[in-house]
Parts: sequence; structure tokens; C-alpha cells
Amino acid sequence: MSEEINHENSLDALKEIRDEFVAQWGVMGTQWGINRTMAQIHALLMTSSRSLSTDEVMEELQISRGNAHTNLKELVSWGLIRIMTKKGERKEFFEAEKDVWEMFRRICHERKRRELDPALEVVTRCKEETAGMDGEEAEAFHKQMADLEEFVSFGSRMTERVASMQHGKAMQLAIKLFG
Amino acid sequence: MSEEINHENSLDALKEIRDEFVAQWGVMGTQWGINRTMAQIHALLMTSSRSLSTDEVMEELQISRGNAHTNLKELVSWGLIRIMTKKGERKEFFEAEKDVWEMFRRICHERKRRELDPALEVVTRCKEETAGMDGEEAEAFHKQMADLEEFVSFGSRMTERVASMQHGKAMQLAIKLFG
DNA sequence: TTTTAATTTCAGAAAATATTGAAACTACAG
DNA sequence: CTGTAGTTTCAATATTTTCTGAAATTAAAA
Repeated sequence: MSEEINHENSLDALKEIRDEFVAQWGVMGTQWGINRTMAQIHALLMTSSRSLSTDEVMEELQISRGNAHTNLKELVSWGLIRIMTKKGERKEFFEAEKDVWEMFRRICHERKRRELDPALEVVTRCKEETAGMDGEEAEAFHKQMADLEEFVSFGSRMTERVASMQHGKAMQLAIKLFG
Repeated sequence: MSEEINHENSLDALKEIRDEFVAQWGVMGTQWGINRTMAQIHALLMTSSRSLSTDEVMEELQISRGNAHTNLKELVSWGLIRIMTKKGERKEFFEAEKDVWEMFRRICHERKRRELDPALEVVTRCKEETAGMDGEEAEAFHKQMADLEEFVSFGSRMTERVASMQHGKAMQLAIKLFG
């Protein structure tokens, strides 16, 4: 009896901390330029021992079906969660990638694709369109674009390299670099 | 005369491309979780051969004084632009850091402070509050938090290291790593 | 088939964020 | 001091983004 109560208390305490984590992760998401719900769903699934259905996510976070659906699919497109099916069950279940390095790789890859690549395109175009223009102003602008392009394209390549490394290899390298 | 016309055309063409750059950089900013105006002002100053006053920024981007002011100060707090004063002039002028590596360092430093550090705090707290809890669920949660903490704290240290390197050193290192 | 369960879409509502513009404040010049 | 140029703040407004809920669509079961 006493044990049972402790067990219950302990579960409640865990639930409370986990809810706190989910809520905070949501807040952080907004600062990262990701929407709150998406970050919360990610936190929820990342700390779930089993895969959850859309309805369970809706219930847990108290959100609408549309919202749950959109953000679950967005997380799938980031490669941060995947769709599972259970035999005998008709609905879809969602399960998060839990390995932290794997998460990092996916995020790198997606951010490169969504942020670095478009930036590079803009800068390159601006550089090319001012190539050979005369005048101090034009030359300075062209130079600035060229510098930016070199840097962003370098960053892009680095990101791709790091994101394609195995965890072990990356750590080995990091340790070699920074003790 | 013909030269003068060419000169004028060339200046117009430059202005057009630069405006395009400013506008595009603004759009990209929003995707990076930075507000449009802040990114536009940054782009404007980054490609300006001289320092600009608040009024000039307002005029150039067609924005209000309050908006210009707030975002200029925000850029100063990021260390991406600095305030200049001209002798004889009473008002403040703003000038961007143009060196791309220096820009990168400042951004790393600030993002670490604003994004990584708070995330680390949350994760660490969640880890500590579940230390020693019994039950499969609790242990799995604790483990996940511990993994996250380790990774984020590692990322935090790496960011700090890289952001404190000299350009030359960093490049040397990068070349050694990735040919 | 038809019925039922589940997913997807999307117009309108709500919430969050950014912007304006004017008033309050500061500090230098006369 | 007093006037003036410039900076800062902030309540009101506009814009953008997110979210809801219900209807449309899809697909499996009966």
C-alpha cells in the first residue's frame, strides 16, 4: 500500500517534470525559429517509451487535430520522427529518433537545405550581377558578396561533411581537436 | 556625356541589385528566426561604404523611427554593428562589421548565449530532478536527458572554441580536417 | 457496394510579433 | 537657464503566424 502510493507519487512527479520539459522545449523552439507546437510534439515523442497516435498527441498537448497533423507531418519531413503502423491497428503511430547525434545530423542537413542553400543563391547572384562593374561602390559591393559567398559555401560544405559523419568518427575528431 | 549616362546607369543598376540583396536578406532573416527589419538593416549597413544615421536608415528602408531605433540597438547588442560619432555632428552613425569571419564569431557567441545556454539549463534540471527515480519510464527519461545534456554542453563548448579562434587558425584547422 | 475509421485540407479565428508615431526624455549649444 | 537636435519609450495598430474545427478525401472493413 505504502509502496503503491510511492509508485503513484513517483509517476506523478515524472509526469510533471516531463510536462515541464515539453513546455520549455516549446518555448525554446520559438526562439530557434521553429513553431511552438512542433517543438512540443518533438519533445513529447523524444521522451515517450512508445509510439503515439495523432489522437494521443492531441490529448496530451491539448491541441486540435489540424495542428497535430500539420506538425507531425512537418517533423516527418525533417526526419526527426517516423511513421509506424501496428498490425491490427488502422491508424498511424509516430515515433521519434532518440539518438542525439542522429537528431543533430538531420537538423544540420535540413537547416543547410532550407537556410544556407537559399542564402548562397542570393549572394552568388548578387556577386555575379556586379562582376566587372566600375566604381568604388560597385567594387566594394562585389567584394563583400564574394567574401560572403566564399564563407557561406564553405559553411555549407562543412555542415554536409559533419552531418554525414558517424558519431564515433565525429567524436574521435572532436577529441583530437579540443582535447 | 555618353560616359556620364553610363555612369548613371551603372549606379542605378548597382542600387537595384543592392536593394534586392537587402530585401532578400530580410526574407532570409525571418526564416532564421530574426526579424525582417533587423536583417535588412544589417544587409544595408554591411554593403554601405560609409556609416549611416538613423534618419538615413529610415529613409532607405522606408520604416519608422521607432522601428529603426529598436533594431539598430538590437544589432549593436549582437555586436554586428557599432556606433560612430562624427566630430561636429551631434547624431549617432552606425557602421557594420564587414569581416565575414568576425560576423560569424559574433553570431556564434550570441546564439550560444541566447539558445544553447538556456536549453542546457532546462535539460540539466530535468536530468537532475529525475536522478535516482525508479521505474523503466523514469530511467529512460533520465537517460535521454543525460544524453541531451552531454551533447548540448559539448556543442556549447565547441561553439565557444570556434568562435574564439582567429580566422587564420580556423582555416588552417578546417583545411587540415577536410582538405 | 456501403459503412466506418482515419487522414488531409483549409477558411476563419486567435495569438503572437512587428511597426508606427507621438510624447517623454536627454544632453548639448547658445 | 532656454531652445533645439537627437534618442528612447511605449500604447495603439497592423501584420504575420499559428491554430481550430469542420468538411472533403482516402482507404480499409463489413
